[in-house]
Amino acid sequence: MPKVGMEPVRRAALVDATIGMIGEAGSLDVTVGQIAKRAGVSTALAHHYFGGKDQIFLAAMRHILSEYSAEVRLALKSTSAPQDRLAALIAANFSPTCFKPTTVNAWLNFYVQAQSSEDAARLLRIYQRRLDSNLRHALRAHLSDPTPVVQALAAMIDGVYLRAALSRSGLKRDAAQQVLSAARALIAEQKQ
Amino acid sequence: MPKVGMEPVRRAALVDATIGMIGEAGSLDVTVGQIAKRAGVSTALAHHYFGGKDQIFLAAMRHILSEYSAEVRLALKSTSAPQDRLAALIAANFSPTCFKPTTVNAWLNFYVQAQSSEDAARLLRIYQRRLDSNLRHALRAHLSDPTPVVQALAAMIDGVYLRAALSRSGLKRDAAQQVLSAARALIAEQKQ
Amino acid sequence: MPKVGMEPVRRAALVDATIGMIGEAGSLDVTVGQIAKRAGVSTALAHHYFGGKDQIFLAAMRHILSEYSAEVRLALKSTSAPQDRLAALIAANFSPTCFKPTTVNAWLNFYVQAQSSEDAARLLRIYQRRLDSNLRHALRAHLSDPTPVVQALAAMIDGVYLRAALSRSGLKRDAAQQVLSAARALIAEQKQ
Amino acid sequence: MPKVGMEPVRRAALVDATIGMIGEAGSLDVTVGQIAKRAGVSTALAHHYFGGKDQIFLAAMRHILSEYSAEVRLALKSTSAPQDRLAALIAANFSPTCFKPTTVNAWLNFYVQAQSSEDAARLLRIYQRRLDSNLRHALRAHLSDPTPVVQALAAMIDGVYLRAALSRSGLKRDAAQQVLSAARALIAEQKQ
DNA sequence: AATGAATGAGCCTTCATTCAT
DNA sequence: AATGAATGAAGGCTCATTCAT
Repeated sequence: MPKVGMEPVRRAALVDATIGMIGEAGSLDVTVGQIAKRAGVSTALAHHYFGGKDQIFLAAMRHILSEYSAEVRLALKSTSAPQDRLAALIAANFSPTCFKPTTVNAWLNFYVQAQSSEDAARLLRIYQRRLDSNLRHALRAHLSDPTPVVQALAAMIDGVYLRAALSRSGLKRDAAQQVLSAARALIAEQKQ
Repeated sequence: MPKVGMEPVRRAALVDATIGMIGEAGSLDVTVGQIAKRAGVSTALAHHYFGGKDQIFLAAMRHILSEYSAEVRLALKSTSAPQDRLAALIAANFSPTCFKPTTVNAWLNFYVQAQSSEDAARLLRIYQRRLDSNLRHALRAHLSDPTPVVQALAAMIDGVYLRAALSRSGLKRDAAQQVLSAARALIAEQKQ
Repeated sequence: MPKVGMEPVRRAALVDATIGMIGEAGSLDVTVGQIAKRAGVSTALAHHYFGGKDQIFLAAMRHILSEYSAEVRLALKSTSAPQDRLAALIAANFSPTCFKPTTVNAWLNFYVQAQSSEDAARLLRIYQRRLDSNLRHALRAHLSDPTPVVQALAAMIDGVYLRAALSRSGLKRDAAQQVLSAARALIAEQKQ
Repeated sequence: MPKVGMEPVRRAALVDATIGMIGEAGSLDVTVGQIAKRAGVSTALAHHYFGGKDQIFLAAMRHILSEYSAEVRLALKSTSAPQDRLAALIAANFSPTCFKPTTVNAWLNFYVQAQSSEDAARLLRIYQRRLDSNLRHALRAHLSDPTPVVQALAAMIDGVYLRAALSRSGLKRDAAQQVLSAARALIAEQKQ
């Protein structure tokens, strides 16, 4: 018995199911059928709402990205002192929300999808630019020319994610600390 | 026109074709048929020599890994002064051989495969451990407790790879320089 | 032009097609494609409803077995006098329904499949036990210890089927008569 | 290092391997590769000597048939009294040589193959005619018109084989006894 | 709003068979 | 005498996608 106003509910359920499924499977080799079943709907409905498999994936990516953005925005907003921004930013990047194994896993898979899907690549570039710009902004409080440190830190953050995806177990809670102290070292050196 | 002693030739051709194909496609969604055609043989032969698709992929991974190892070993062997080791190691990690777009791409895909294949995960862990141990060894010339720097650098190297895979264009020739100067900063800071 | 409630229709069509196909081909070397085409559906649908080739075969076996059972049950039910039961049972075993060349052929092939499929073997054992028990029951009207006659008759019935499968032509209409008179001879001898 | 005069050796090895393989697998779904490996030769050689898979099967059938014939001939030759012939014939049919599980199994499979291969059917008909004729000959010592008994006994013998193939376990040593006493009953009845 | 029904296309894999050596 | 090399053809199975209801 279909009810009205179900569309947003179904969409959300499907996006959640997609991320969860990718996380569990560890790859994008996930069928629309699996996703639909996990969301409790038929495959036909999944197609009806999203148009196709690729678009389901994109919607999932957008969801992850927007969650990430919200987390970062929140962290920066609640930070008054400019010199605390860097710590807050790094902490946000490793917040439990973003660092869930299943999410990290999906993230990694989207990196792969970006190799063959321009849409996916665009989304990832948005994320990267945003991270760079956030880092740059946070580093301005410490350095006049933050560029090299920005690049080093951005790479490090992504690298930690990558390693986290592989060593399913750890997900080291102290990842943020490590990156932060590396950041401080880079800043100190650059200052001289 | 069958000739004897073709097995190693075919195996190599198939491994090459696999890496190339994955690199071009940007994903593991590559069919045995495509690989075989690129190698100039039938799909049946590919199965005959490797036993199945997964094993073809594993063989390709092993090949990349062994090429990488050779590159690093060579770099370290031809370095006499201990304090030069770090620079040599980093340079080797970004040598053209390892940093070929197609190779980086395949590499990234293997990270994904490692999520669902224990064999692939094992190979990647070997690589990671080797990188860590090489870094540790190279850093001993500069630091008494290299652990935190090792982890930061390893993450950075992987992160640079990740970003390189995404921005197909650049593959920045100066990646090695960037990592090296970050390494120096971390060492300097740690020394104090 | 999909309609709802087609599942039982398709299942039946596929089972029929399977039996017919096996009968015509004379072996289990029948492809799902052939079966599906004969049933007027796609191979995908066949897999969708049955799960796989083996299960299609099993369903066909079950169908044959249940048709056989129905035939026998009907024959026994419409027989009032206990001493007529044997004749009715033997007649049912050679009724046109059970003795269709194509059915006999499929039957024989299932015997072969039973060598390698425990599921098939189980079904055949059910049939054998049922035949034995029916014979035993029918013979009680004539003998106090029917066991040896049961075994002889069961073997004979199966043997006649086997020969019928080979000599495609005959299928001797008088098979029932022959078995029945042999049965009488065995009974007479046993009585003494 | 090829040696001369190997042909008969290889042929025999291949025929043996075929029968054994069919017996173990319980079906004709046996690959030339399996047979060849079991015989210790290459698949190419199997084709070289026999021309193709079907002919390998036929050769195996012929081998079984000739073993069976030899067994029967021997049994009859060493029987002087005409009235003992029937017992000897039945005993021969259930001799260990013919009643090996693996042989019975292969036999059953050949019945199936006969449905689609005229060559196989011809061989089986030869066996059947020979069995009929042997029975008829043996029964002449007891009956003037042996036809109905011949048919009943032939069916019974085949039926016992069939059941033996199914119940891998027993292969009842007393099968011969059962058939023999049934035969006596049929003879006695017919005489009256 | 939602789904059961259905399929075409494609992939992995197997195998009998051939051929040059 | 014997085999390694190689393949074409085919089969089982999966899956994204469509359509009528």
